[in-house]
Amino acid sequence: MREKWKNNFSEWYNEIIEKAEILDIRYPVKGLYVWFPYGFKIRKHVLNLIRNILEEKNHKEALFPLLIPEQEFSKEAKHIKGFEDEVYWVTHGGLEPLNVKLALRPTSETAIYPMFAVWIRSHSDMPLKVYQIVNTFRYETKHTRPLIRLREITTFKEAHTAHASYEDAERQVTEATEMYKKFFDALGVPYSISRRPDWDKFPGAEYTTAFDTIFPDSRTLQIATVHNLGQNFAKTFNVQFENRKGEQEYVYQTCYGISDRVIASLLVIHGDDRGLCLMPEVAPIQIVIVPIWFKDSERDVDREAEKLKKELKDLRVHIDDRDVRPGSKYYDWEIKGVPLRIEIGPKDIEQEKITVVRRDTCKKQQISRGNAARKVAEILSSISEDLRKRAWGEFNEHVYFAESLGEAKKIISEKGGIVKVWWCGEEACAKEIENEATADILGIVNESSGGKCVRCEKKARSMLQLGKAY
RNA sequence: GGGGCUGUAGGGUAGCCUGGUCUAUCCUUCGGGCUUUGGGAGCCUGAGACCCCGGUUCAAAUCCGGGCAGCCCCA
Repeated sequence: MREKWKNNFSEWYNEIIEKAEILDIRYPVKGLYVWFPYGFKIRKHVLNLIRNILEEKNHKEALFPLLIPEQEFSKEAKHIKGFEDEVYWVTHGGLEPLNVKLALRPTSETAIYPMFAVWIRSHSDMPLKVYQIVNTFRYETKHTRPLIRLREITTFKEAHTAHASYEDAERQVTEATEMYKKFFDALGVPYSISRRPDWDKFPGAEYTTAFDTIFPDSRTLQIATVHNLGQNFAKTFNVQFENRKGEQEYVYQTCYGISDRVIASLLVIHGDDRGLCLMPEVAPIQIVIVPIWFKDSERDVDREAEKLKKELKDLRVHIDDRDVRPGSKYYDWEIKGVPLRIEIGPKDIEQEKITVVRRDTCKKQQISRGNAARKVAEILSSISEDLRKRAWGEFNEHVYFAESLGEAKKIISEKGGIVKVWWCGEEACAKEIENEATADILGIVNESSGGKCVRCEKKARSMLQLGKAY
């Protein structure tokens, strides 16, 4: 059931992205893809989910321009340094060279914060919490991949906040982390949270926290980041406020974002050899009804299907009335991951039942027609729950602890996943560990009961999480 | 960053090495028709392709150069 999904993941992924009509990968520019309507619907439901979570915590949606003038973009030295290799520049208007080059945002700090400087006057303007859902551009030179490594990120959900104190910004980081947990939990996507090492944090940030998940090929994928920006950007963009004492002070900022990768992860995590298995929460079609026609009973079957659809009006139901054989429809909807299929044929009608097939287990059962609506809703929620449970189970099986560097290396090469090792806190040791284990450092987690650094054997202060990252 | 490989209908391919009956193969897909429908039915009929630019040649899908796009391996 999950042989190809696991053992031939790359092939599975490319095939499913296209066959399930998520993205059309034939667009003739490297790293840019087209959203099919079906995939776009999934995207829409995911966006609704994150919108609701953000709005619940008083974030206001706004929209900032795609183009950023070079002066603004270049103000923050570390920031520009972090992105200089991967920025697209608009250099001409028609045939005229532009006086000021315009960057296609690789991220929006430098578009947003000059406006924050205008908007914020006093402590009563804060906390200021805005977000936007936009496309961003990065000139990726190597291996682009649909939804995973893109030149145009089409769905960057970025939030930016400003606060009157460092403590308040810290609280915001916690709130952001909690919101993202809730979001990924709703999607049944498991994650591990850790702090990025200092030398590898978001350019311009005080520190960065990252969410990582594990793919079927045992590689890890970073799916969200939360940054505490301190006053770094505030100083650069002169974002000041009058504090309670009547003095001018720089604001304290945070920002956090989730890219298209969340879609990739939710498609991948729950998939199997037959295709997708969508969480009912985000499935464009939650239930597909396949009428089973025989010569004399077509009318009855169609009438019954329509009637059932009306009863299920709170759910997203589709009747597949195409003139092809039922088996062929089953395959189609399994690839597309519709969580529940209902078959209605003459036998069902005769017995006052319907036949239902769960996508996650592919088990077929008959339920009574009478309380179908209630029963179907129950099955859908148990699908959500089971998918979530299975995903976390698999995730936890791929998180390891290694006593030594050698062991870490062995696990990374043989099993993949996430490997935790004790670490003294020295950058030199971390780099060496990364090299030796042939893995990437995903982040640092604090653990109280200290062991010894796997490299220098000094007392460890925390643990490194290692993995082969996408 | 370094190296290797590939590009033929919507998808997958044969042909390329050895240029010419290529009017380009087969499977799938798609349209029309008949028939059928509880796990990808069948038959008839039709549609659809040599990545782009340049070069060599009497002649290029085939050989050469460049561009674009994709895949794989190593760091």
